[in-house]
Amino acid sequence: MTGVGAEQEFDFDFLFEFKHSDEGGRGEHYNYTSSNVNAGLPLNVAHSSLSTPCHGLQTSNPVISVVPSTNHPSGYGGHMDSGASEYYLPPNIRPNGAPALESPRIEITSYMGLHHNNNQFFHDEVEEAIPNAKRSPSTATLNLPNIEAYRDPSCLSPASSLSSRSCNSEASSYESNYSYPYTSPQTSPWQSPCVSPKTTDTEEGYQRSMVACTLLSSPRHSPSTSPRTSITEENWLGARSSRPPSPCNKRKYSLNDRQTSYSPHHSPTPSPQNSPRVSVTDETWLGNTNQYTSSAIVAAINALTTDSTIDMNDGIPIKSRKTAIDHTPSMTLKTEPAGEDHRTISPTADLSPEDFSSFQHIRKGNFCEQYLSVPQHPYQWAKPKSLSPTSYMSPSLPALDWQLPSHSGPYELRIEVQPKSHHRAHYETEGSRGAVKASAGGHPIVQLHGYLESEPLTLQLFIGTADDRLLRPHAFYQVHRITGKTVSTTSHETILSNTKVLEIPLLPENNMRAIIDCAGILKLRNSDIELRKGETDIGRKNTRVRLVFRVHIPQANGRTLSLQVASNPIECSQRSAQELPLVEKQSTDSFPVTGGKKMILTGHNFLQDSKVIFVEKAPDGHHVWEMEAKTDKEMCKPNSLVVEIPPFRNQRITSPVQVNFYVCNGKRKRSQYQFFTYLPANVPIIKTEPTDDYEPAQTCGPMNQGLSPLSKPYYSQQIMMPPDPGSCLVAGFSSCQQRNAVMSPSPNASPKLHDLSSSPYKCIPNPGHSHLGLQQPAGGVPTIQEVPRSIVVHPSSPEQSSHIMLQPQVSQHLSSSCPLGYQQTLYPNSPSSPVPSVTQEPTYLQSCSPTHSSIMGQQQQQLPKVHRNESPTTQPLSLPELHEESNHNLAPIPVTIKREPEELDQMYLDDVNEIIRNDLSSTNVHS
DNA sequence: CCCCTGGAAAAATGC
DNA sequence: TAGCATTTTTCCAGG
Repeated sequence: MTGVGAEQEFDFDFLFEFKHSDEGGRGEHYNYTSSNVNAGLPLNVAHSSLSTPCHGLQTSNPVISVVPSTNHPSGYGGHMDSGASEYYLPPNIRPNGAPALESPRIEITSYMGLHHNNNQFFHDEVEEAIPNAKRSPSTATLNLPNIEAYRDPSCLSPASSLSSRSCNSEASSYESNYSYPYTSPQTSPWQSPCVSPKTTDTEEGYQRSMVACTLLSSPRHSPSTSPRTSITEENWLGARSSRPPSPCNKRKYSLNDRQTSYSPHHSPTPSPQNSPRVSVTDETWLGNTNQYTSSAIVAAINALTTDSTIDMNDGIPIKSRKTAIDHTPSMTLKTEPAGEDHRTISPTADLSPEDFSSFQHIRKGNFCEQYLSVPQHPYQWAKPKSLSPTSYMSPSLPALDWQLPSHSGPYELRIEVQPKSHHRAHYETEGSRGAVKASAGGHPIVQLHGYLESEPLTLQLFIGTADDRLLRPHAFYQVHRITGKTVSTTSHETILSNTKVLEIPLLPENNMRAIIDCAGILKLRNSDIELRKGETDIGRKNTRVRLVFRVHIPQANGRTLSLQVASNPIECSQRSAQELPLVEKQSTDSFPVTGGKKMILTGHNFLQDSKVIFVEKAPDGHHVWEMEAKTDKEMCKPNSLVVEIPPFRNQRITSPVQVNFYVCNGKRKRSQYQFFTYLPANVPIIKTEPTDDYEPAQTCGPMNQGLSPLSKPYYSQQIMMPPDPGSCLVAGFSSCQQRNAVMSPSPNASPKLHDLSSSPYKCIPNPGHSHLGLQQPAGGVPTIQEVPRSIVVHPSSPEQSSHIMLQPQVSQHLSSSCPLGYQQTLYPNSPSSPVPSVTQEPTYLQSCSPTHSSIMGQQQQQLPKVHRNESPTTQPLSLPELHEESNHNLAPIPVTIKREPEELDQMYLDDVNEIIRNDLSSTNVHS
């Protein structure tokens, strides 16, 4: 509760919280959100299922994507210029802005079902029939919902700051909507970040948001209380058993279990339930397009919304969740900030399903989210009201899942002091475990360089993923605001698209430097998040996060330049932190193929028995070469390990070859993959990057940042490579992707993260790119930065519109980062891109298919997969190249492109491949 | 009294 | 399906 201020009540629309007290006194809360308002939105439930099916479909269906968008950044996009929105509006989208829900997935039902239980609206019929507990939705899935399995994270958890509870942020696009209210305007860097809508836009956005807020505010209050409770409790109670089951992806459990109770825990902290990810997810699952689309859509919606909140309803997805806790005993619905309606208010209480529905609609309508299916809860979180002048969110900022560069022009956002590699996150049921600390003591420090204005800015902080996929808000973790005597930095929480965002002032008098001693990390229960409608990521073993910092710098031209930088990965699980070896640093990033040099690894949990395995992976992820390096056991210390670089299998390489290595303490105790580059025997060191594709990864360096910060080494390597735009371009992309793959901790290797959600290397090559553009850019290529509002916005916009939009986006992002290359390359791949390249389609498909979880990620993954697939079919390009080079060192093949992902999940791969094949067959033809 | 933590037991899941 | 191994989540207790 610390920080928060009040969590306030913000109940967001969907949430319904219940609380009942346990003996213990703790009240348990259940929050239900229905986020979804619309039946239309099927989101997720389907996801899982979708993915598969989708694939095939995907391509074709843009629609789907549209829907999803919810998450997205709609905010940004949304706000963005209205104009933009126009552009983007996907066909699907309804006039209102609401997406056309076409989404194929029926799954929706499930949600509905869920909702029902919850009260939700959806199916009246159903609900009626069913009391609460169980209704089974038509679909199996349906059941779940009720259960609440989902709890919304949004719930507030008392614990942390209010904000936390509020969680529902919508990080992505949406957020803006909500958040705005809080923030103070002036400062606002927000204005329009990337997107930056013009002032006007912004303003609009603002207004909207404001409006919404107002609306919301009122509504919330009341309604909830009573009704909900009853409902909720009953329902839930019945079902639940002790814990909510966690579904890993929706696990097998049927709803029942889940429903069970999720949690009564009162978790103090609010969880952002809404899965931060949601955004991602939603989007994601839609497919690539979605992503864009979603954002775009969102944006559009937002625009629309402003005016017409109501309309939205249609589109809005429905989903209910229960949140667990809210502090308040009363169960209120939480409305979104935006305006929920009065109606909304009441709903809580009783809940006739219908009512709920209406509520939802209403509420949803306001926000973009509505559109998004996923979003559901968005509002749950209470919004903090913080006031910090500094922050006020502007409507148009880029969605949290967009990739942004860390530097642009004279500006550079840099993490001067990295956080410790381990930080045990706290559950809602626990008290805070304090702020994230720096490894050397103290706290992380972030500074914006190159900013000479006198106007303070706002630094945003949210918890992002640390897997190989594109950086995006982490669905299972939320930033937790820490306040107290020991905290010197003021902060304010807001929720964007289900993602809690901490806003910290960056003051000129402090040299635009901020000590991050106010940020803790909240862990949301896997079961709660996985049940979310659009969530595709799996929580199990997905315990690494990164602190993601963003700053939005107003430009003279009215635009806003948005920069983003992500910290090194932070292991958040107690067990993992205690047992898994972790490499924080390596004394050498590259060495001639002859090997023999001693390399010192610094990190944690090294044992005398620790083994260091060097691995060369083929694009498809399989290991081409594995070699156990010799370690000096006598020199081994818990925090350092000395290994002798083994000779590379091919002593004749002509260009650098990037490989990976990891530390293994036993069967399932492996570190993330680290990167290492073998240099041609005679070559001095240097990295330039020659090889193109092959090494692309390296080249991409910059890109990576965003992606996998983890391996510093990598970075360094990468860094080595000049980020030439040009060079980066294609190669970069691909490389990046590859890298990602590579860098990524290895899915395989470190199964944990990877396995689960992360997908292996999903680098989404091209298609992804577009996405990437969004996301990737983040790390990588700073260049761009500016996200011109319009442009940026667009990106977010739904994919569908996608192509067009994407390109722009891509171009910018990418371009900025790697201008040429990307564009060219990307385009091809990217859905948007005209290029027929196989990839593209696949991309779409992929995106759709896989889990939404992280759409991006998926996409990425998919892409890679695709590539692979493609490669087989289409070409030898990457594969050959890779093989050759890697294997033989032979001259690299000229081609480029595709790089892949190494390790995709095979599952995915298979699926993807099939899809791709199908597509390819067609695509190939084109090409 | 509250916040942080470190440890662990208990509960879930995965194999 | 039973049983064991892993992970996750909830509890406890001390500073």
